[in-house]
Amino acid sequence: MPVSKKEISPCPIDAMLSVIDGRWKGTILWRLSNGPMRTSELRRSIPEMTERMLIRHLQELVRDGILVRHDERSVPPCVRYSISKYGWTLVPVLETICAWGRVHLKRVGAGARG
Amino acid sequence: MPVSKKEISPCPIDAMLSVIDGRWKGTILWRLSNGPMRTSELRRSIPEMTERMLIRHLQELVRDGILVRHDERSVPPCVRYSISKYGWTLVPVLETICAWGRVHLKRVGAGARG
DNA sequence: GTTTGTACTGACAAAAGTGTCAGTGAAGAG
DNA sequence: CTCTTCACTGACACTTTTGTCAGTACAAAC
Repeated sequence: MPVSKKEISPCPIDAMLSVIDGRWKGTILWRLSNGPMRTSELRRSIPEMTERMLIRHLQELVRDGILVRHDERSVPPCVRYSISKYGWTLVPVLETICAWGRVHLKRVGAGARG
Repeated sequence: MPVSKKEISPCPIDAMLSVIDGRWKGTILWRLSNGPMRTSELRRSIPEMTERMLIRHLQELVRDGILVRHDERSVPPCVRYSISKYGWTLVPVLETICAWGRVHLKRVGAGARG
């Protein structure tokens, strides 16, 4: 029976990964950890990412309670995203992940094994 | 330019996630953290997973230096997998991820938001 | 009055990941 | 002689994720 990882899995690791997994989510969170940003600012700060993907990931992160969307309800629209209180609990985890990733990149670069 | 996440990304978060990302890798690592196991033991311990996926994930984990493959070169074959010295550096990271995941599951279960 | 910028949506195509199925070779059980 | 076990491989279908493209409303700039 094919089971999508995105379904609510009872495995805590899967649950966590389903929140940050997505081609650009790590990067988005990284940018926002320096403070709130507008949609277009975020987009310009990650040029390789398309607007479509940005918005899809933002919506998922909002749905998961990690980000908050502030809409000024003005014309032209002005929307700002920031990390929620709950989202901040995720940041130290990302830092742990990042620290290991840095070591791994060095290792891969050095061509080590074992 | 479509860029696969599996390519060597200079982002440490992506680098780390590319190692543990895969439908069953977390579970496999979890099982092996209790000690080495044979291929068929692993397979039986995770019944929802197919043999094909097990082997594909094992090979990736070996390639990334996380697991070690011990082949008894006997007939019938007997292959054991264990977490490498390097792989053990990953385990505390997985524990951090797991801890957050547990909190998240509770939160999702409770239907909280914000 | 055409263009630019804002924050989106919908339809669709391409790519990546996962699952299904059949088959390998040699030994042991029945 | 057939069936099972072991650890795998290859071909292929299906699902999910990512990317592309066009289009929305409205205002200010030119």
